[in-house]
Amino acid sequence: MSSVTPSIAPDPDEEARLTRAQRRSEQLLGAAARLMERDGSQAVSMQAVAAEAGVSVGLIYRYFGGKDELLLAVIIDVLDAFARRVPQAVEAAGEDPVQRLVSAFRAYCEVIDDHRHAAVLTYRESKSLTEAGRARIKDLEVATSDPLRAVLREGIGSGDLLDVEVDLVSYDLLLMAHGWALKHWYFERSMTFEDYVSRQTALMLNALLQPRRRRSYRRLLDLTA
Amino acid sequence: MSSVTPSIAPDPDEEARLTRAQRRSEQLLGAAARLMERDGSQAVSMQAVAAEAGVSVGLIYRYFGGKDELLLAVIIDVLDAFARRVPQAVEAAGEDPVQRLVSAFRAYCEVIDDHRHAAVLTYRESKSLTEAGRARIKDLEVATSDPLRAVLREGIGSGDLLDVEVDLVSYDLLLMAHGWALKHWYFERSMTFEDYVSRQTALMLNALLQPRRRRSYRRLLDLTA
Amino acid sequence: MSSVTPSIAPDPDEEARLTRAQRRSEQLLGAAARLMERDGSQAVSMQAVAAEAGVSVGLIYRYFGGKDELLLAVIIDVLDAFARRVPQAVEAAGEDPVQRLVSAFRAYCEVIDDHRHAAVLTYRESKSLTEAGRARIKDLEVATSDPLRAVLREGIGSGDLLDVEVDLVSYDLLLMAHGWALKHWYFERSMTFEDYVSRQTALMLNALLQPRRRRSYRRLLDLTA
Amino acid sequence: MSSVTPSIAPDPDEEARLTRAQRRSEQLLGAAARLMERDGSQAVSMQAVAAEAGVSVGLIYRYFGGKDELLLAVIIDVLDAFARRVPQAVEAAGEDPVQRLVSAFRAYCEVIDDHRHAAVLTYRESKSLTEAGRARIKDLEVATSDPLRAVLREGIGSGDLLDVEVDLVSYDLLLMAHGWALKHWYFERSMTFEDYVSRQTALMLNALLQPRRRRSYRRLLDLTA
DNA sequence: TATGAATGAGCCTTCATTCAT
DNA sequence: AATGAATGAAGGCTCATTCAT
Repeated sequence: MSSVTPSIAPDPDEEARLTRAQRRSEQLLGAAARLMERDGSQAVSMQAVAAEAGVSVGLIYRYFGGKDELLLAVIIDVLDAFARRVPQAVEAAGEDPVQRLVSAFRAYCEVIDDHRHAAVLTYRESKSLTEAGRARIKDLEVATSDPLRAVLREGIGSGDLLDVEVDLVSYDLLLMAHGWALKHWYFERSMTFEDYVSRQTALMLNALLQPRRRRSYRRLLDLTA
Repeated sequence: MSSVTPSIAPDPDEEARLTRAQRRSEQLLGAAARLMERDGSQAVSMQAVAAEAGVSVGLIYRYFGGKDELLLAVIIDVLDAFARRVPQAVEAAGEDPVQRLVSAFRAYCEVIDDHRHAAVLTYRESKSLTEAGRARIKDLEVATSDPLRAVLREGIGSGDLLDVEVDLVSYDLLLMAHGWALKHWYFERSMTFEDYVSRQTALMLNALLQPRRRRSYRRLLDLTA
Repeated sequence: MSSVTPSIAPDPDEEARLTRAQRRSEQLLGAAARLMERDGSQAVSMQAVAAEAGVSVGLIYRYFGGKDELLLAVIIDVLDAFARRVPQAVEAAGEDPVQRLVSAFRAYCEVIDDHRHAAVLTYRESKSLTEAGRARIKDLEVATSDPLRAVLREGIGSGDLLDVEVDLVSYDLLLMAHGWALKHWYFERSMTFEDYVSRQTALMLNALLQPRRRRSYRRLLDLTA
Repeated sequence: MSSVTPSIAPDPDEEARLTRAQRRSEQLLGAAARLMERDGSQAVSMQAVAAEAGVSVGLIYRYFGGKDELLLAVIIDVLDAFARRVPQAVEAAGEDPVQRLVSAFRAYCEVIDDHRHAAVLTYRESKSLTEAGRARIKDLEVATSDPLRAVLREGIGSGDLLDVEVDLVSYDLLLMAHGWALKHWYFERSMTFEDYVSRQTALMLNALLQPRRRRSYRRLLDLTA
C-alpha cells in the first residue's frame, strides 16, 4: 500500500526501522493476542485472526507456519514485555536493595495488570503447543523471573533480607503478582490495584526482612495498608 | 478411605453402596479427568473419552449433558476433594491454631499433589465453560478456601498471628499450594514435595507469626528446611 | 396391571373385546400419532414415543418392527378414521343425491378438522416410508375417496349433477377439504369452519349442479354464505 | 429465457452476468432441490448435497447458514418461479378477463409441472423450518397467489364472473394446480397434463362464470375435454 | 506479496436398534 | 411381557490449511 505513494516519503524513519515484514508480523501478532487473550487460543479461528487484523487468512501462513506457531509467538511476545519493563523499574528504584525489591515486585504487578488476560495465557495454553514450543516457553518463564532473583540475592548479600531460597521465593512473588490476574474477578470487589500491591508488599517484607531492619521500613510493613 | 473401615467384607459393601449409575459416572469422570488433565479439555474429544473409559460415545450423554457439563463435573470433582480432606486435616491437628494452620496448608498441598494436573484445570479451562458453570465454580473455589480462612481467623483471634487481611492471605496460601502443580516441572529438579511444603510453611510463618510467638515454632521457621 | 386385580372384573366386556396386545398397540399408536402430528415423524424419536406412551423403548419393538412400521401404522389408523365416519354421514343424509354429496363433503371436512395435523401427515411423510408402505397408503387413499365417488355417480345417474369425470372431481373435493388443514393458519383469520364448509359447498354445487336443478338448492348455492 | 435474447453471443453474456457466487449458489440450490424433492429434506444429508453438487461440505456453509437456510432457499426459489411466470402468462393472454383467468391457471399448472416435486416441498417441509423461515414462506405463498386474486377481481368487476370470495377461490385454484403434483402418481395413469388442465379449467369456469356469459366460452366449458 | 474460495478431516451430538436382565 | 442401559453409525457443522489467481 504505502509503497505506491509517489509523494515524498511520509515516514522514512519508520519505514527504515521496521521492514514491511516486521510490521505485518506485529500487526498479526497484535490481532491474535487481542482475540486469544479474550477467548482462549483454541476458541479463536485463523479466519477470526485474519478478520481482526484486516488481512486474508492465507497471509497469516506467510508469516507463521500455522496456528501453533502463532500462539507460540503471541506468548513469547508477552513474556518479552515482562523482560523489558521489570529491569527498568529496578534501575529507577535507586541503590537500596529493599527498595529495589519492592519496586521490582510492583513492576511485575503492573505489567500483569496491563496484560491481565495475556498473563493467564501462559498458564492456560501451554498444553496447546508442541513439545518444542513448550520447552521454549519454560525457558523464557524462568528468564522472566531473573530480575527478581537478582534483586533477592542483592538483599541477602547486603544483609537486609533473610537467607531464603531465592528460586522458591522469587516464584512465590511471581505467583502473588499473577494472582491479581487470576482472581481479579474476586478481588476487584474488595480492593484496588494499589491496595493489592501494598498489602502483598507488606506480607512479603514481613516474611523476608531481617528483624533488625524492620524499623527502617515500618511504613511498608503495615499489613492493613 | 474404604480401607479404613474395620468391619468385615469392605468390598462387597462398597460394591453395594454405589449404584450402577454412580459407578458409571465415576468411571466416565475418571477417564475424562485423566485425558483433560493431560491434554486440555478442548483437545480431548468425546470419542477419546469414550475410548478411554471403554464405553460408547452415546453412553456419556446419558450421564452428562454434553462436553461442557462433563468438564464442569470433572472440576467439581476435584474441588470436592478439597472440601473433604482439608477439614479432616485441620481437625486432626489438635487445638493449637498455628498447628492447625500448618496442617491445613499441608493438606491443600497434598490434595494438589494427588490431583496435580486436575488442579490446573480450574485455572486453564474456565473459558471453556458456560457462564452458569463458571459461576458455580467460582462459588466452589471460594468455598474451598473457607477452612483456611477459618483457621487464619482463629490464629489472629488467639493472638498467635498478626492481624492480616484474611481473604488475601488465604488466597496467597492457595497460590503457594497450587504453585506445586503449576511449576512442578521446574521444582521437581531441585526439591521433593516435602522440601516444598516445609519451606513454604516456613515462609508463611515468618510472614504471619506474632514476633513473641516465634520462639515456640523455631523448628517450623527454619527457612532452609 | 389390570390382570392382577382380584376383585370382580370391572369391565369384562372391554377386557374381552380387546386383547392386551390390541390395547397396547392402540396406546402406542395414539402416542406416536400425537407426537408425529405435532412435530413431523422425522422429528419424533422412538424414545419420545415411549415416554409419551409411558412404556419403555424396547416394548415398541415388540409391537412394531421399527420406526417405519410405526409411522405406517399411524397413517393407516388415520385413514381408517376417514373410512369410518364418511359413510355414516352419507347414510344419515337421506335419499337425495345432492344432499348426500353435500353431507359427504361436510363429513370429510369435519374429519379433517378433527385430525387437522394428522391429515397433513399423509402428504408430508409418505417419503419416509418404504416402497411397500407407500404403495399400501396410496391404495388406502384411493379407497378413502370411494364414498365420494359413489355419491357423485349417484348424482350423475339421477340427473341431478352434470356428467363430470368422477375421479377428478372427487379428488378436487378432497383437496378442498384438506385445504382447511393445509392453510388453516391463513383462513382462521377470516372465517370459521362453518364459513369454509358452506362457501366451498356453494362453489362445488355451482360447478356440478344441472342448471335445471339449481332452483331447488338456491340456499346452498349462495356464494357469500 | 435467455434463449429469447436475439443479439449475438448470448452465452458469454450469461457467463458474465452471473458472478461466481451467483453461479455457485444456483449450483448448490439445484443440487439440494433435486435431492430434497426426491427424498424429503430431512432425509437428505449435507454431505449428500455436497456430493450431488460436486463440491465439499464446507463450501455449502459459505453460501447458506445451514441446512435450514438451504431448505428455505430452495423453497423460495420455487416460489420465485411462480412470481415470474404467472404474470407473464396473464399479460400474454390479452384483455379478456376470462381468458386471463384461464391463462393464469394454466401458468400455475405449468410451473407446478416443471417443479413437480419442489411444489410439494412447500406443503411437506414447513415443519422443518425455523419460525422465521416459516413466516417468510407464508408471506411468499400469499404473494404468489396475488396474480390469481387480481385476475379474479377483474372478472368480477367486468361482470364476467360470479361475485365469489376471491381469497377462497384463488386458494381453491392453487390447490387444483398443486393437485397435479400431489397425486401425479395417480392421474398420470388416466390423463395427460393437457387433459388435467383443460378439465380443471372447465370445472372452474362452470363454477365461476356468469350464466349469461356461458355461451361465449362453450368450448372451454366442455367437462370431458 | 496477497487474496479468499475451496477442501475435508474431525468434532459434538442424536437416535434407531439391540439385548441382558 | 417388559425394561432401559448400551451401542455406534451417521448427521450437521467448524476450521486449519491449501492453492489458483
